[in-house]
Amino acid sequence: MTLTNALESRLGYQLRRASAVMMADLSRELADLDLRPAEVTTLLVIAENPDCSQTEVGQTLAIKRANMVPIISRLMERDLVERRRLDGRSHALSLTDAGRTVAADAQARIDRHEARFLELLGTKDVAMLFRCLPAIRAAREAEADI
Amino acid sequence: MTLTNALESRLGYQLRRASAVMMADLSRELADLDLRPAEVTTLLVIAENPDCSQTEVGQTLAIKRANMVPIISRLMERDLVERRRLDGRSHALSLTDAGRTVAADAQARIDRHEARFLELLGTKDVAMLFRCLPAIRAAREAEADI
DNA sequence: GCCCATTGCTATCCCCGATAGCTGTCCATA
DNA sequence: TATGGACAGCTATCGGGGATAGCAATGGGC
Repeated sequence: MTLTNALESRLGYQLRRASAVMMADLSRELADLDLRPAEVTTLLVIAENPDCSQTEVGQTLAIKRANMVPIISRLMERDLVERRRLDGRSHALSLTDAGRTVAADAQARIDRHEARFLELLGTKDVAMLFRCLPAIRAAREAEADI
Repeated sequence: MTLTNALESRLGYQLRRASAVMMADLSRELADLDLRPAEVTTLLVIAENPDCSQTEVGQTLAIKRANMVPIISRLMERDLVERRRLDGRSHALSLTDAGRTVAADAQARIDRHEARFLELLGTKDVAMLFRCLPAIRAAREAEADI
């Protein structure tokens, strides 16, 4: 690591590296739930929004419709999520009792995970991050559809 | 997008989403170079550090030795990078003339890409990001080896 | 009633990263 | 000086996440 690296002064690079570190930590924290991060976030969104549809979850989490399919399938196989036909096209998603239990567990794990990182930062910095990061995200609203 | 999403108040989630947006933008900007982001960053690190080794680049960019191999191979196939045997184990990497040209082009593209996002943020916010993001990254130094 | 948008889905691709384990080389030291 | 361990590069393979193209069935507006 004796090399110079001008990328260190690039926002995109820093975001990517920092995000990768947190993702790796999250994965470790979630490891023995046997759920991927994307499955957990899906579970939590459904927990918050009973009777939502698959595409709504996808829009919320920026996951394409096509990529939602295996996520929901796996959550249903595991009996964490169930769905009820709404009309010929859409389903209303909700958690099973087991799903609620796992969701609560996952929440606790995410809390611990987040706490580990938040304690490194001042409250002012944290506030700034929660202002800046969504601003960065919003930059793309004008172009992409997701 | 009418759903509530408690993940919005999670640092890891915000980092991931913001990073994804910037990566997508970068990919578009680099598209007609026909180089993946990982290849471009490798190219730039070699440009800055002539005669560095493959594992050094990997350590700098947090890319495992095994995953550096196809990156370097492709850069050499494209005649952007050349290497000279140092001893029986290691090579000294450097850019070809073509590599220098492409690296300069890539730099310009990254500059434009970065500028698009930096202009959304105040200089104070940017300074804070360049303080906080490395701090988040450093949180893992005690555990992982990379 | 018809056309178009929407929902869920299949199939397939790409990028990035991780792991395990191999070969050949070097270097320290016993 | 012989040897064991560290190191560089490499192979093979897996996993996670995301993208695209296109299909079938359905719903709703005109």
